[in-house]
Amino acid sequence: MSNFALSYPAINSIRKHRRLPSDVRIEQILRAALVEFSQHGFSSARMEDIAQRAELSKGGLYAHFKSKESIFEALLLKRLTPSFNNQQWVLTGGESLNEAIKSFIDHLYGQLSDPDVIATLKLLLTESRRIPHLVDFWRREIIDKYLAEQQAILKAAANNGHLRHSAFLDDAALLMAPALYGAVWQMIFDETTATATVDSLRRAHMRMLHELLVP
Amino acid sequence: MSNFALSYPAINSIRKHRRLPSDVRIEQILRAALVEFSQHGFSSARMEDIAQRAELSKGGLYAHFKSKESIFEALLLKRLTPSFNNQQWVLTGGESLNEAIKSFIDHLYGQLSDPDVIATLKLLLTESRRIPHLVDFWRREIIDKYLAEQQAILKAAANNGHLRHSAFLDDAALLMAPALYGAVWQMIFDETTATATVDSLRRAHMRMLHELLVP
Amino acid sequence: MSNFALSYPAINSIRKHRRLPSDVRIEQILRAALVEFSQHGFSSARMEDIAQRAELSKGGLYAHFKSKESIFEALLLKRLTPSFNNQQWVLTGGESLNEAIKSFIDHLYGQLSDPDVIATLKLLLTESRRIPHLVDFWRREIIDKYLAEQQAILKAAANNGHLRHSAFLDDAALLMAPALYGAVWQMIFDETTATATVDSLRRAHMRMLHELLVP
Amino acid sequence: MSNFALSYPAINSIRKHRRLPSDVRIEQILRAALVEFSQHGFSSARMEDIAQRAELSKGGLYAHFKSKESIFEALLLKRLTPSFNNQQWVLTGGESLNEAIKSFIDHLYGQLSDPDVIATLKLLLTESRRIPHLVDFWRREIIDKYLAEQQAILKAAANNGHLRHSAFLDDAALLMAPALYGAVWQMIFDETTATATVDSLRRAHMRMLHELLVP
DNA sequence: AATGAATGAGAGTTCATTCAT
DNA sequence: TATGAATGAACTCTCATTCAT
Repeated sequence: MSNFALSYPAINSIRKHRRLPSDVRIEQILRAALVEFSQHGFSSARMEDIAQRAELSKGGLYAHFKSKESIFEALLLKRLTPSFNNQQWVLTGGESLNEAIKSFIDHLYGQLSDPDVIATLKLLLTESRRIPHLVDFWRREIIDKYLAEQQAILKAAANNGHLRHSAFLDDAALLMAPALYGAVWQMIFDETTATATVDSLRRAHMRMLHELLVP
Repeated sequence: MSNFALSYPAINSIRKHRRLPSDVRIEQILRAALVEFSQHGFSSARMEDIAQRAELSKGGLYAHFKSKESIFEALLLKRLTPSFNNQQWVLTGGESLNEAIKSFIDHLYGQLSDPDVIATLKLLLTESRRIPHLVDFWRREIIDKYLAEQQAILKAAANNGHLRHSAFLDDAALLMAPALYGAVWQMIFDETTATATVDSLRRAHMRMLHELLVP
Repeated sequence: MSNFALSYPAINSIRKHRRLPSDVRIEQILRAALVEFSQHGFSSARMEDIAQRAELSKGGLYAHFKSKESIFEALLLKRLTPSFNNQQWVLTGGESLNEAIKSFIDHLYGQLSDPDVIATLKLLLTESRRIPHLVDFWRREIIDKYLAEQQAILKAAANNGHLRHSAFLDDAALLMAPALYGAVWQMIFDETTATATVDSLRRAHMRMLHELLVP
Repeated sequence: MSNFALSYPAINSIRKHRRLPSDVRIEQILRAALVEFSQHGFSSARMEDIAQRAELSKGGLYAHFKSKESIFEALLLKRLTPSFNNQQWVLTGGESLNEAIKSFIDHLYGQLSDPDVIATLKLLLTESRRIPHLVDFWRREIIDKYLAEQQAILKAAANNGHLRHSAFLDDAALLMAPALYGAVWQMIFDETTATATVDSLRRAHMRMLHELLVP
């Protein structure tokens, strides 16, 4: 079981008390929590399982979080706050529209293929009632601002004649709707099925943007 | 709750043994279950609450279903099987494209405003792991067939010159993606917020279809 | 199941209300109860199963017995009262000791091979606490009297020189102890195992009686 | 119930979390389980009562056993495995037959007066269906071996002329049958009644062994 | 900071019994 | 009499949380 032969200070291998820096533990716990919560939902997820996945004992969780609920909040706070604004789709004068569309699609579907993003989105759907303040914050500060920004960029570009005055200018959500469709598919279906759907969608999505955006 | 105004013999309201035909009770139970399951998720939903909502004792549920799980399955079996194919969007030669688009959008967003549809969809997202056989059936027999049918209709119409050869011909899911976006919004946000988003989306969605479909 | 094919009015086969004379029903129920009780014990036996075995509905039982307990009592009352005294081992002057011993053993082990007797005995062991009055009655009126009678017969025969003054004269229970041993084996072990033990026991038992009884 | 007189530090009696080493608790639980199971049978015994008797909360049981069934199995495994072979009746050349018989009877009826042995035996009768593997093991490894050993000893002694070639040589079970009869009586009847029967039986039993064994 | 035995408040389920039909 | 839907109490088991170590 333990490999005494290899590790010199053999005592270390035995002790169960593995004391870690708090922030490292918290990171471990939240990672574990994301998996368990998104796999089973908030109330079906068991502290026992989260603990095990974080390589900790059940009681040990309570040294870092005061309750299951507080783990959940910390998790969504972390994952909802700094995500989408990493890099956005910006039309600069220099690059061609084709390249811009491609980079947008790449970015969008790149997010989609990140299991953590899907998992977070699923939690949001399932458990949004549990964290209304966070959901509200997320919508106002992240989503709405992102969409408004997108819309402004699109309108400016359209006014400059770089792209057509299309329906996308009315509601930038249209731009991303197919990608969300793909995300939903990934939540519901197994990987093979979902991947096929997403691939087809991605190609059609790109073609649609071309049709609607080229001036 | 009890409607004294309608039912004359008030004595009925008092007696505890309210015996109902099995199929009526089953209907009641499933109606109650849809509300409770979609509101709290499978495992947080309590048999006690389902029973109360179905005006029954907790134990009484077990005269009709052998377990919580079996209620869940019966519910999704019922709601997944005969739903979407009620009436679909068909382009007949006679009607104009404008009217066809309008009727499609009306139908799509009409479904969206039905809380039962949203509730079912939410359950599907949340708990699909619980009923893989049903989910599989639903995708193959309902969704895929519907999409294929749509695509065939669109292609025929395009070949006849009634509409443009657009990206929609590549993947009919594009047609409905914005509506699903709206559905997801309804699952996450409160009614006021969601309604505003959906309304905006609906108008932009219709305009988008026009732009992409008129020949 | 029912053999209506033979009786003319075929409509009878359909109706569920099969009204039977009360005593026949009671007989059916007690027969079913003996099986279920001795197989699962009093509290694990289910009214549902007793009813089914008696070809009756659960509620129907209550037309004949007011409770589970009362079925149990009726069952043991019936089976404890008139049983053992059917025919006993009596040494008449005419028959030889060998024949008497053989007939005794045959009778004893004949009872043992009756599953109903084993079942009743098992119930007695398991659930005697539930029916102290019956158990008491059974011991005083059936068992003690039978043993006393046996002892009297043995003593008389010994005094007449027909058999030896053995330990059996001190306690007639010794006579039957090996058979009870066999009965216990039948309660605990499967049929094959028990039968082998009982057969061996029976032969040794008979030989023992010869050794101890022949003058 | 609580023994203030004996345990000095009364504070111990108050605190709720009385943490014990796992093996001690398991011992306590099994002791409690034997009482409850043999008193009420497996299915009538309540986890609540077992817990209370083991001075533990209901849920606490599940830290040590995963189910009621597993407590039952552990109990019978423990009680069936190492019991009978403590000390057996061995005829050595040195001691007289009278002394050997006396020590055998003492040992046999000594076991009989141990309530735990009676309780286990009762459980075996009542619930043997629940643990066929254990019952099978017990018969093959404990009972059959013990009987075979007894028989071998008897035969050797008979060949040496130390005792008579009696029916006991055919089946050593005959030796113990009256004691089992006594055990059965203790299961069925109240203590006073049973004790009287057992005492009588014991004397007759000893006399019977003398009659059959002295060469 | 960490463990895991222990608690206690439910949860789902079973089932003897009742009662409208 | 008979049925089976319905009740309600009791049961086993689960699990977030606490606490002695």
